[in-house]
Amino acid sequence: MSINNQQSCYSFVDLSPVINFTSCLMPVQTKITNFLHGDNRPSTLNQLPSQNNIGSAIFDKTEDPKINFNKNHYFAYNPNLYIFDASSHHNLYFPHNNPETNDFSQQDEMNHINHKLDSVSILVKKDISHDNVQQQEPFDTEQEVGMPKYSNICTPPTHSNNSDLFGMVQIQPDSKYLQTLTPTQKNNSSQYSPKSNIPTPNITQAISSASDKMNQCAFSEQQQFKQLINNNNYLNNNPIYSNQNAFGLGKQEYFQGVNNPINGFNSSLSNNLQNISKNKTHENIKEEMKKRQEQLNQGQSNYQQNYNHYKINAQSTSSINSQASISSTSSINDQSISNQNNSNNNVCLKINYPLQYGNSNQMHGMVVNSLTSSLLAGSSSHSVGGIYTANKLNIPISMTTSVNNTIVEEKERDFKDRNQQNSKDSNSDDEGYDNSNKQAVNIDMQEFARKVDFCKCKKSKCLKLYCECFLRGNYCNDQCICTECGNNDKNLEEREKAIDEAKTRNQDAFNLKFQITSNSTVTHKKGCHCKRTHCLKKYCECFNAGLKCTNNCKCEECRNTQDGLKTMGISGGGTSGLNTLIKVDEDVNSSEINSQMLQSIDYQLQQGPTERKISMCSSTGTSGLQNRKRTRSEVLDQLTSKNEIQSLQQTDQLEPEIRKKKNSLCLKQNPQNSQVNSGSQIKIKSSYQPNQTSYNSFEQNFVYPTSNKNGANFQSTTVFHKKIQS
DNA sequence: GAGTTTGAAACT
DNA sequence: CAGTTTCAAACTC
Repeated sequence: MSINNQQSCYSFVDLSPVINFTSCLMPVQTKITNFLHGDNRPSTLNQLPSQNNIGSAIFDKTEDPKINFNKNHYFAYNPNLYIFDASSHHNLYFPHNNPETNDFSQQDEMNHINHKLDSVSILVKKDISHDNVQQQEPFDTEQEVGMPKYSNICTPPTHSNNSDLFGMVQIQPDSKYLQTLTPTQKNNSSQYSPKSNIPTPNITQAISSASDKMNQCAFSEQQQFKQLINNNNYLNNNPIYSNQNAFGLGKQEYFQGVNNPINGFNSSLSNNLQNISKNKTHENIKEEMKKRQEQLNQGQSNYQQNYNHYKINAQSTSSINSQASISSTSSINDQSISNQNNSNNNVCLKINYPLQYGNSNQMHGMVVNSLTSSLLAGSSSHSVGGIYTANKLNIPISMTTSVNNTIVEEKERDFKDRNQQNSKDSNSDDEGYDNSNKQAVNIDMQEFARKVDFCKCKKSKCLKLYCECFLRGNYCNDQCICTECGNNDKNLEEREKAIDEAKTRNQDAFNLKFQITSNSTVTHKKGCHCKRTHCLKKYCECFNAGLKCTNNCKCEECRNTQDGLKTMGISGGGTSGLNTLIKVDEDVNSSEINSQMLQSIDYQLQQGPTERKISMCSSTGTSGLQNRKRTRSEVLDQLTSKNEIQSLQQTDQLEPEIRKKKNSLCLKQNPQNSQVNSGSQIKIKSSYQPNQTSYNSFEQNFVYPTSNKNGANFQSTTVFHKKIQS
């Protein structure tokens, strides 16, 4: 039972402008970025890539030793990614270079990447669409053993009514551009030749084309899904779904072997739980758990024997952890690389790269304003594009999660020297961003803060700081309806005097009241003194600026604090993106988070001064810790006292207690998820205009193996939903 | 649109 | 520095 994949929509797109966001290519990306924009940029590189001109970037390893990756600089194996040399059509990276063995060794990769790289291009495939009906997707031929092609293991979006899913573009190799290599060819990258001429990339056209095709086939595929489900009781037979929860437990248990179909479903966790619940004594519980553990071990053993070719580069699913982030962050630990040499069939490469991109205050997904927000150099993190925050200062609350002092200084200098920094902002696509090789964001705080249009002063003659025009250093203008205005060029003497007086009273009278702290957050310098409004009205200068009150404030009964808020952001693995403040209460669930996230995203999108055409989600990485629900066994383990369990049993409270604790979230280590997820993907939505679109659902998680042969990478994907507004 | 509330700025 | 007044915006009706 398989779906005809021939309907999949491929199109070829040059995504090199956004390779900066491809977390899958972390080291390569960094190399490229540094190469193109770094201090050691070779003189031969006379033209930087741009939205319309990527191919001209000369990228020749022979002239830049930095591009010679040493053995510790592998880039991640990624079956979805396909890089080729656009000028010579030499394929540089063959995810499936040998279909017979699926062998893709590190050396292969090295050979490829060391090959002359004139430009980087990526093939994208538009993913299938989904409607808002809970749907399950089929096994394909190879997945009849139980590996789903796709599995949605997350709660369905809460705002899915009347929405249609963004078509997602998934980077995948197109087989027609791939070739099977002979051993000779493998050993000599210069002999590579393309199967066919690769068309000139045109991202707009390609995405548009992919979108059209996608729409054409989506309905058909969905019909097939539904039919499949109806005919085959798909849900019940899918080991993934049998124990699914929103945190990937099903997946986890499956790969522990518990639900491995090799062992039969009798060993499934659910059955074990049923057995456990029927046996009320502590001893029986222990015994059952021991049995279960044995089964699990056996299943795991069987699994390893029979599925050795699967490298479970499982990615932790998007989750909400204690820091209220929606996403796992990329992190590489020792476990991540422990298996890298275990199998030739698995290319679980070590990524020797500082994947310390933050502190989990990230979530999947990123909104970029344009593909041209590309290739900003960043030493420790990816640059981000299209950051539009909800605070009125329009300052990215947290540009990256690994901002260092240098960057902060850059930002501060930016707004201090606002008049000296504006040349590159004329390009609307790059508005607000320094396009130089500095990472600093060229957010002109002062300029923005001076944006008020007019005043209505009656008694101050507009020569007191009461007048916002005056306060912001502006003359009053045509729109002002002030009385006896002295704040104009016909009253310079008195105005200067007023300015001096104001400065005498307060040296910083005309300076921006806000600052960027070392946390890369924006705060009010002096703080507010609100008494009655809990700092939740615009009377409060902090609140009015969209900022939280701080210790600098002397307000009373303040509710505008960080306590009730946690920073959340958008990221793919390693990427940093839109960070915003989301109110997070205790025991908040993902739906609520999503809802608030959505609102914020929606708002921020609306605030965006430019028309963004592309939304992009990237995901990768895995983390040792993730938040999931406790298992029953874990709950029982916590009830260590036999008396305690018996006591609960006698009052019929055991089951409720277990249910209660089982449903509570906790950080749990999922060992399988600790491996490096080397694969990744970029999801690119075809063009949209945020002015006409609001997002009524933000996050949905799909986890699916991106390769059904080897190096099966499980990916979680953030999916945007949009609501078409008529 | 009129009246009230608010907290920063101005003043004492 | 502390208390009071002024002020224009925020807010309410």
